[in-house]
Amino acid sequence: MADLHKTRALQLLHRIVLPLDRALQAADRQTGCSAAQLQALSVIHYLKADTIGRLAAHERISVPTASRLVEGLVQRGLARRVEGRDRRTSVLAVTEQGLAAVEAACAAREAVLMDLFEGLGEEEWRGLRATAGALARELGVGPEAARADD
Amino acid sequence: MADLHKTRALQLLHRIVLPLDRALQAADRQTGCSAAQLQALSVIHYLKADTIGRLAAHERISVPTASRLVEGLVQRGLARRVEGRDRRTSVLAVTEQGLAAVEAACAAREAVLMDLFEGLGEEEWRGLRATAGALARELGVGPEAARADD
DNA sequence: TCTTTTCATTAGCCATGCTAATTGTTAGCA
DNA sequence: TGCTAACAATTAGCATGGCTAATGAAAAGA
Repeated sequence: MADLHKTRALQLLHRIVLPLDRALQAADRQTGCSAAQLQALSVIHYLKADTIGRLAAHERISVPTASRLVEGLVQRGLARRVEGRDRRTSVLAVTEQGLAAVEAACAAREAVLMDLFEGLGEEEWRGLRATAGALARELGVGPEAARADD
Repeated sequence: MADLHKTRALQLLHRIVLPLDRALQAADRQTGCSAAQLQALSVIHYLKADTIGRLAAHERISVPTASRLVEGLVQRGLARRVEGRDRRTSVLAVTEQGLAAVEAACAAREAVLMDLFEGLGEEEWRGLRATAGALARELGVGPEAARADD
């Protein structure tokens, strides 16, 4: 496919991200679990990215950002630090409450999107699913990436 | 299409937004024009959302947030306030420099995505384009929404 | 043992969401 | 005319989440 066609697709895509993010933020405000926290919990739990460093690497964020993120999760009781052999690091684990928060946050986020995309047609829903799957794969995102990752 | 299929699509989609946003933020840091600013400039210019209130309404953000966003644009010389009849409002306009910034920011953002999605196949690129178009339409996003909007 | 490397935290910057309260202007009506 | 109500925007203040630079503390290696 010509690069021009790809560029056209990306022109559309990059403008979509901000409004989607804003809409999802609204959902997150209801559940009290932000996108970054939700994603961190998922990655810690499903992908066993159980140290600050691994979390930062997988999420492609800086170590200090990951550190602060986890600090927030621990304070909210969504994650806890387990001591390991190396006392420079602490192994992370998601709590029961954390798992419940992930469930709730995902449901709320999906509900917001469902409302937002009422106008999509049958064919477009199928396309969305296929495309979302492809992008998730490229980005290494989601619980199902557990097997394909690392 | 069954709701379950839609839910599956949305499960994938909502997890994609954060990593995409982070990747685009990196591009924005290079150009010095953030996603919110870029979008605001586009909307002011192409959609004639030329007051704080209209900008906030179209972007679905609060009026104070829009106000501060525009303040930043003006300070950077990307937009300016033109006095109108009603002295409670000022009409907004994008400067030459602002238009150039939009161009540069879009190019940088598209380049980042192009790298990110190297692994997509032909068919997936076609799907992405169609899907992105549909979502952009639903979200009322992009210059081409000018005719379909308001 | 002493130095270097590694992992994480702290401090501090900036942007962008929000709500509540304030300011300033216009419009409406007695 | 002049008071009041409605409206548009700003200011103030809170929270989150990116970043870099500097610091601490533990492990590894010479």
